[in-house]
Amino acid sequence: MLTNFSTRADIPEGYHLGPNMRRRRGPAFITKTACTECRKGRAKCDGQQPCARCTSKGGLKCEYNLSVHVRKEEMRQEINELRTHYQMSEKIFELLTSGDQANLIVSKLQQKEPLGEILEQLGGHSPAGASLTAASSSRRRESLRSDDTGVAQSKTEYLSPGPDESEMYCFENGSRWTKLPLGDTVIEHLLLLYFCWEYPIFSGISKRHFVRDFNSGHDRYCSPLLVNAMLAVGCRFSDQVEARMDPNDGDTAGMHCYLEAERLLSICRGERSVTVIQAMSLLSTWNSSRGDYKRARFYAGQAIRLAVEVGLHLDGDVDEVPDDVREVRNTTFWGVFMLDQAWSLATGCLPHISQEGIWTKEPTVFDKDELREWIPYAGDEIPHGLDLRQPSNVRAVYKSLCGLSTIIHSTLYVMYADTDSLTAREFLDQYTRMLNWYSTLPEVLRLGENSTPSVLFVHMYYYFSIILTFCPLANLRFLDSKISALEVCTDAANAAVTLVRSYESLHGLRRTPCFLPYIVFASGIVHLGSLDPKINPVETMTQSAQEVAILQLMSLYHGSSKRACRILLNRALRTNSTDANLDKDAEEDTSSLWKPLVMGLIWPLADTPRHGSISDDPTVIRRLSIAATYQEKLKNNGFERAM
DNA sequence: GTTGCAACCTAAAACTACGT
DNA sequence: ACGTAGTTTTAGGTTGCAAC
Repeated sequence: MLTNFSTRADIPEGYHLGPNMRRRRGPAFITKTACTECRKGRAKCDGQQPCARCTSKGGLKCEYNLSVHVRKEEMRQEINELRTHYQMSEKIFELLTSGDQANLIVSKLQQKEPLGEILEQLGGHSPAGASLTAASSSRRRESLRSDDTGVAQSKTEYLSPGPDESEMYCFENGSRWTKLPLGDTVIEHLLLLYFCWEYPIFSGISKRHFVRDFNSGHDRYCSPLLVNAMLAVGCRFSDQVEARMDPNDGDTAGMHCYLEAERLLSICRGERSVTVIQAMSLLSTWNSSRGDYKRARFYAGQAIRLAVEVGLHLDGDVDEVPDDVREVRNTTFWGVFMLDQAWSLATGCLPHISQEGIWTKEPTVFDKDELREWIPYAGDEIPHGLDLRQPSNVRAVYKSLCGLSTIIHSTLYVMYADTDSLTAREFLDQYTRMLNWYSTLPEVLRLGENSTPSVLFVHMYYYFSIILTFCPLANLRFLDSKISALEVCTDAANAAVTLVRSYESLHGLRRTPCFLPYIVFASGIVHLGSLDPKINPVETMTQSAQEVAILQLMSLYHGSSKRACRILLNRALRTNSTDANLDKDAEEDTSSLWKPLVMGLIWPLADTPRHGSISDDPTVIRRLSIAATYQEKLKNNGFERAM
């Protein structure tokens, strides 16, 4: 091998000799990519453009092909694109063979519409995604490998590949994310509960990003703080003893995880990351389930403030932000935005985002989450008799709640920015927007089409927002409209309770979204306030008994429900007995949280209150004085007193 | 100029040491 | 026993020396 080097001294720099005097090349001599001509002649190429060899050969065409590593990367991308395309094709075939909208699909295929768009227009029917087993998933991969047609597919509108379908339901090595002595199985159980029953509502979490980082151990979209907060919420849905801090006390469900999350939050004070914001919204959710609405409101407020400080509300206009990052930031912002509107609505306060606030566009990405099936998960419990598997439609739910929250946002400004200048016209315009929103709900969210907890929640939350919007005006009439605020409230309360009953018959009341007790409570208050017990004692009791019964059932798992139940009973007793033993704490609860209800129904805007004597209440005095002073103004603004 | 094959590169899989 | 991080091995590829 040393034929060209007669002595060791002849060996040029960069070469070294192996143990048996074989020539070895130093790394400096290897050109990373040789040109096509040098490759053809297996000759040394210096990597220049043109290279010395091509020049010396009289100007050969010196070209460089992509290196194998670049080509590998391209191939990986192509595999992912093919995989996505394959799954979508399968879904289309499934829909075609089921006969469901077959003609429509064929006509769209003939028009050469991309598969992704067709599926989106069809409302994101689920592929067999959720029920995919690891084996079938690997079979899919195998069949992809063996399919060597090499047909380049057009790019879909999906973002970069997330976890596989089966992996979206798999949470591995969870114990690395928490110091609590919970096993991986328990952690997975709690996370599955969270994602099944609470996740689509106000969460602000991009599941696929979270799952990917959770399983791979990366801390970009997952963190111990976020996981512990999520576990705390998951515990509210679990009956396992590990879910409780005190195994004998159901009220302590998730308390250990919550305390751990608060400890981690105190350590990372000042950290401004998406996971901190997401964790705060979960801590708010946990507190709302528990009934500590002051803390719930506090964390919701902290989350939206931090989101604005970090600039999550501005990402829609920043082109250089990668799609993945933008998606997570958008989702997070809208999650905390929705949460803030919910609490502002309940408490009758202005939201934390300014009236003309410019914020990021609603997420428009067609995400595979939409296609996944929703399967009721309850751990070891024997599943409900009905087969409730159906498309999750989480993105449709999310987008619809975003839309409704935007309307609520502007409605809150109309109502509370300057109460003196509230006009009937402005108010009814907002109401019209709400009605339009409801009438243009996507097909897949219509009642009867889909009955997942989150879809039912969309409807219930709509009626809740109607109640909370109209309640403050329950004592007024609109001069130029036949609409009665009290009637609208009562109808909305009836509809909300009917929906809760449907929820109960489909899913039971063991696992309900943490905000549900608040909706039931608002309906109960409306029923109590809208009926005069002296005139309709039986009807009053019957109506309110419905809400009390629902709240009692939920009170085993939601502390908020227990409190709400107490307040309703307290008010029901008051309306039916002059010497009822009143619960002062309950009264305080109502007046501090439920300002809109207090303003309109509980303490009516009349000189003599309808329900008992509470004229010494400072709220009433203030309202009465406002009423007297602004009687004329009311008329100018399009209202009149209803009583 | 052609071409066998050693040298080399990179990614992924398998292995190993170590801490809990 | 288990998970993690670092190391080694393996597989699949390219480069380019040197014999022909």
